[in-house]
Amino acid sequence: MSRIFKSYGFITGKVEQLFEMDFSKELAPYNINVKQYGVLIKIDEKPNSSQKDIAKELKIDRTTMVSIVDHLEALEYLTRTKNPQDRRSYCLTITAKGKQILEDCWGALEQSERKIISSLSDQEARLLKDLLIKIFKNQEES
Amino acid sequence: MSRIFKSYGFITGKVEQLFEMDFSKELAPYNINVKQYGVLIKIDEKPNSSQKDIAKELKIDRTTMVSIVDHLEALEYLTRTKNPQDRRSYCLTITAKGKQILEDCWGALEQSERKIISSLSDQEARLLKDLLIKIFKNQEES
DNA sequence: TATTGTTATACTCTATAACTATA
DNA sequence: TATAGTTATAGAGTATAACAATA
Repeated sequence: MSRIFKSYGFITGKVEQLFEMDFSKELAPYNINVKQYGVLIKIDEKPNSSQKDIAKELKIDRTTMVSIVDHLEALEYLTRTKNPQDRRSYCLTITAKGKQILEDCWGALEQSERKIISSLSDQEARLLKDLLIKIFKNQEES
Repeated sequence: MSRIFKSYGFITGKVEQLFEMDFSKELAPYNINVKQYGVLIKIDEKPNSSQKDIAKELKIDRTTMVSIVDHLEALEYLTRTKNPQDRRSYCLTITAKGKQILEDCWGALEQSERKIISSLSDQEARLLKDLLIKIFKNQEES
């Protein structure tokens, strides 16, 4: 067996590619990519966040954030309103249209992921996610 | 808990980022990135492969392959020699210097990955890798 | 006519630095 | 003086199309 499969990094990258490629196709009709969808999720969960708040949480550069929010605003998936408490920043809010897209895409995401992990039992799938979350949470702490 | 962590794709991407970022730092002194290191591994395992062979296996575009091999050749990590059986293609071969770098970096990779997965038990780590390989192998077949 | 490798080119993604408006 | 957001710009990384050499 190739060394490629002895490395956690390489195999994780390959599997990530599978998820990313399939879900990207699902998102294409909505004119957004996976990163932009991630931002939409966060804005839905934390309404009135600023661009900086979202950028920090998702580890996106604040200049990159501008074009992402521009794009989602142009599609009318979110609105920018000046924060009255601090007029330097915006309050980002998801629109009804954005909320609809969010839910539609979530269904597509679940379907896409079920397809990718179809070779795993329910127990194995749950275990996989738990292990990945354990790794991620561990480094968030440190 | 955020929807981000309910998605296999997002959490796999986050963990992949951890592996990638850490190993990239280890590779920097050798002047190569993770993708280029992957190519070096393949050339070591299948000497005399053509650029197309490697490109196909690692799902890299053949035009992208040119610059990767240019780079590794400039560093004297591999050699290009015309294939006598088919002079359109090259036989790619790792050099002694390339082999040395390969092994040095492999040690660095193992150390880097042990650090990232330090919150898992040996059994959990083995299980994680098995599950990821199972997903990848499954789609390779289809 | 098809294939391997190459080049030119363009497009996306991202990051750095300098700017503006607000604090 | 510092911060949120913006713009201009440049650097990766990647993909498409046209080309040369060889089959």
